[in-house]
This record gives sequence, structure tokens and C-alpha cells, in this order.
Amino acid sequence: MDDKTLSLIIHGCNLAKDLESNLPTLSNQPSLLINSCEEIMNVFKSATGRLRSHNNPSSNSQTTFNREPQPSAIDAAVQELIGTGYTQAMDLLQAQLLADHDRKPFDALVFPGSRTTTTTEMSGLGLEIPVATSGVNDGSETKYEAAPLMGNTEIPPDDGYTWRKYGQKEILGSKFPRSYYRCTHKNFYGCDAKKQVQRLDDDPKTFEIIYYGVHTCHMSSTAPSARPSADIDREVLESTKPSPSSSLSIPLSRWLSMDLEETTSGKGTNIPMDLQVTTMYRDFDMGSSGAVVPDGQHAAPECPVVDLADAMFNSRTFSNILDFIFPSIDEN
DNA sequence: TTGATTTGACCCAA
DNA sequence: TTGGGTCAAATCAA
Repeated sequence: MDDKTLSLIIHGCNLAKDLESNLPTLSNQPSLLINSCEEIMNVFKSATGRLRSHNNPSSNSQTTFNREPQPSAIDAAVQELIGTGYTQAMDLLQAQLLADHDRKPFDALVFPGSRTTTTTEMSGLGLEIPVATSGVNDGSETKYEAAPLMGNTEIPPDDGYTWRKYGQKEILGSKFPRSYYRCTHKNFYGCDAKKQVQRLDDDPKTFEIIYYGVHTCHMSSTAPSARPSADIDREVLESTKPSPSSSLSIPLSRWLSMDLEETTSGKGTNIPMDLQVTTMYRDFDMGSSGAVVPDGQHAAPECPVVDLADAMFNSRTFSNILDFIFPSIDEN
């Protein structure tokens, strides 16, 4: 797979993520929604076309696709992407691209201090790949997260918890003010979790989020709403039939991912549902931009669209889903 | 009406 | 004294 194909796939994922984050505002603008969906479909269509043509380099026709894989280091990474997990495969892809080509596929942005790295710019398309990393300090945990590319870029990305802003201060030597948040349920459940959010001086598109304390609100049997969506999903998936009219607020794409998960598990994969769910959260724990929750609490994945992609990529019926979404590729 | 945000004031540690 | 964290009244929005 060449860089452009990789760029297309990542671009599609980012577009889907942007669409998800702007669903509340776009829900009453069907024409914009249609345009966004079509754009995403076109990107993935181009990517699948390139992937299939790449698998058949001997063919002169671009309308006939050889489904037999042509093994290579990069193709192996693609297979990994489809077969196991998005995050792991992206790591593998990056490592192999670094090894195969004498250049960096992504520009690594190294933050000061003890933090690790995050990837940002994809060559060619100017794509941003927010990969949050964290460092643990004295009882606090620091996380770096990219600002939304669309919509209100002033607010930090949702991490699955509900926060109430209680202060904002100009910080000496910093260009941007620091915002102070506490858990919405502090008063009712005594939840002492707090966080401080501040934009980086040298990268205004990145938030530095410092978490203090542990969420105790979701431990109360009477406090369901503050729990991260990961926990909510786990329970919903374990129930027999989730209902979108539940009082719990779950983003549309998460329901989509659930439906896909149910669909794939019921259509021939022998993987138990519980194992599949575990795999999905394991993948989130291993990287990407999942929320970091102090003291080992389960992080709430905040990329529901990646959830969807993960469900697709983890599915053995992935190609069937693609055929369903992009039927014209084979028809042409 | 209720809950969230804003913002100036207050408190405290260095 | 100063800077950072928090409080709380005023304001805003759903």
C-alpha cells in the first residue's frame, strides 16, 4: 500500500470523526449531512479501489480486481489493520513505513517533559492524526488532546465524563487562559474529580488536560449519568436488546458500532460477544486518543467513529460491509 | 425554572 | 507581594 492510500484511509477516518463530532449541529441540515457522508464514502471508495488494484499489480485493467493478497511488509500491515485492531495496525504501519522508506511518514511532535509523542501531520493531505499521550505526576495525570478540527474548537474534546467549569485564569507566561473544571456530580455524590484545561502556547490546537482525583460518582447506584460511555456500552452490549430511547446519552455512532458488533457476531464469527467487546476496549487502552482517567480507571474511548471503524475492521465480514457501502466498485 | 458559564473577588502558599 | 486555585453572584441558555 502506498502512502496515498494510507492517507486516504486516515483522511476518511478523520472525516468520519469530524462528522460525528458535529452531528448535533448538522442533524437539522440534511444537505450538509449528505455532502459529508458522500465525501466520506468517496474517500473510502478511492482507498478500497487503490487497495484492490494494488493487490493486482499485473493487471492492466483498473476495473478488475484480484483479491489474492500480494504479501509485502505494508500489505501485512493492512491485513493487520483489517484483522486485528486499528490502533495496533497504525503503529505497525508507521513502524514499517519508517523501516521501508528512509523518511518519516508522520511528523512526530514531541512535547516537553516526560510525555511521549503524538503524531500530527500526514504528508500530502495536511491531515492531523491526534494521538493523545499521557504522563503521570504526583496523583495527577496529564493528557494532550487535539482540538476539534470543526465546530467549536474552543472547548476541549469530550472524555466521557460531565464537567462543570468553575473558573478560568490568565496564567503568567501563557498565551491562553487555564480553565478549571470539576465533576458535575460533586455536590450530589461527593465526586472530587477535577481537571485543568489549557492550550499549549506553541500548539494552540492541542489541549493540555490535567486530571486530579478519581471519579466516584459512577460508583453510586444512583448516579448513572456520569459514568464514561465505555461502561455504559459494556452494560448495554450485555443486555439483550439495547434501546436508543434509553435515558443514557449514547452518541449515534456508538449505537452504529453496537449494531455492527451485534451483526458481525451473529453472522458467522465464532468470537463470543464478550471477547469482541474486550478486544475493542483493549485496543483503546493501548493508545489512540482515549480519555485518560487517573488511578487505573477504565478509560472512556472518545472516538466513537473509531469504534465504528474498529468494529468494521475487526469483522471477518469487513469486505462484505465494504461491498454493501460501496457496491459500485465491483459493479464497475 | 434550572443548570451551566462567566468573571471579579477572595484565599493561600511560596 | 504575587500567582494560582477556588468561590460565588451575575448572567446566559435550554
